[in-house]
Amino acid sequence: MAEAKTPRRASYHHGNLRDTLIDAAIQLVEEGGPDNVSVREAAKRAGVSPGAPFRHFQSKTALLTAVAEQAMSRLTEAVANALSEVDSADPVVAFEAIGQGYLEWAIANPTHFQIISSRTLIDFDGSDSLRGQNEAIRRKMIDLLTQAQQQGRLAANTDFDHLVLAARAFVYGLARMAVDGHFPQWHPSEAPSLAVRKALHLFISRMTNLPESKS
Amino acid sequence: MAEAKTPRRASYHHGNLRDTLIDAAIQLVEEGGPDNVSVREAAKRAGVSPGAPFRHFQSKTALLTAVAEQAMSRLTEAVANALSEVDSADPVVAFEAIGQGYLEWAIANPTHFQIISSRTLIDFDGSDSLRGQNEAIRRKMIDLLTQAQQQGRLAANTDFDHLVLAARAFVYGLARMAVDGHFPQWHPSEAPSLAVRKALHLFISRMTNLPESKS
DNA sequence: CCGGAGTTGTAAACGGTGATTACATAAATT
DNA sequence: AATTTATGTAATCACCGTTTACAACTCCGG
Repeated sequence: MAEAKTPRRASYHHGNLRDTLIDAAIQLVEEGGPDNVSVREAAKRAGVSPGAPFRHFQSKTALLTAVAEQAMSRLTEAVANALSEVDSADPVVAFEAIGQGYLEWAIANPTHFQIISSRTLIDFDGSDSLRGQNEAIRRKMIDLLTQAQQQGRLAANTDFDHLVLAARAFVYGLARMAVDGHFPQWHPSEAPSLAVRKALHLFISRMTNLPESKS
Repeated sequence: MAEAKTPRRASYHHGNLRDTLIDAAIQLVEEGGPDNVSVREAAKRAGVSPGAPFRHFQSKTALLTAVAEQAMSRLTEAVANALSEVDSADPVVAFEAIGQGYLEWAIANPTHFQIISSRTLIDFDGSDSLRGQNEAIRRKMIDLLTQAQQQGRLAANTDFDHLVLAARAFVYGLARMAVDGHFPQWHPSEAPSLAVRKALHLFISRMTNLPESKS
């Protein structure tokens, strides 16, 4: 029994340390939130010395940014799924679907959502992936609202840009309330996710008109 | 010149270390956000040894909670001022005023707002002051919406609780967007604070009806 | 197939952090 | 005045992100 401690790798080189570190960081995030992540602990779990991670990530921020990129991909996927599952030509219905998909994912993955939306833990502006995916979701949302406007579903005097801002703020606010723990005790009988769904519906129904009936 | 370094105090005891530490922490928050605060640096600025703060605060969290309590008082004051400056019996107008006061303060004091709304930096639930003031603002808001409802300013089929949730989420979302830096480049010509004001007005005008004309 | 060059790991260290402990001193109380 | 209590210091602990000098492996041109 010369080797009591499990040698996590046979050779001097790890082989796939970068991905292993990201996985370890993800695990740490899920265990105790963003604050629970330390480069040293991630290194330990990867079976590697404390300095090794810095061969693959310039800083802790860079590591967390990689975690954020993965999380953002899952968010994008969740939103795309929500959109594909609602087969309606109605842009307002589609808009509600992506809002709901977004919120559902945020509530189901609060710690990851915290990382994604942080501008101090990660280098958002420095990641083409993050900016791109974020922009893609935002553009999709604007597309749908534009369609709604063209179909006369918005009140005539509605300033479009401020409506977009309002919609973003509303969804973001609900997500952050849930994630930040601002949902103390809602009605005992109603789950927060249901309340969020209803609030979203209320918002959208007040911001839009009923579809024009076809002649 | 036996005393080159300015002795910040004449006696062994500081006299008012607790408040001095809070002030130092506030200064650090304003200089570089919540992450810029360290107990040691606060102690250094108070002219005291690194261990001294722990005679007055059980933990760093406790120190930041004290900072949050002060900040929350200023927020409450700002909201109260906004409310008093609008002398209208219309509950919807009053509601918009407190929303605006809240948002204005958050945008003007982003780092303090970050601390107030965090549940990891501070012990929100453990502070009667924080919970009380938060509850007071929320109750005031609910009061105004209740009045609005009694005056028939809400659509008949509006679920009241979800309207409250929607309003909270909307205002909180705008505040956090600003504070978290999710306001990249708005229209070059329109300041974010103005955009926020307009979005708030849009939200409220869609959620409420025009006042009933008398007779 | 060999030998240098580049890659990726280690070990050790630096300065910083929150927090605790044993001890010293000033203030308050009896 | 004596003693208890409050409040400071000094030293120390464990942890952190990051850097540096060095060692081991991989890979590629001769």
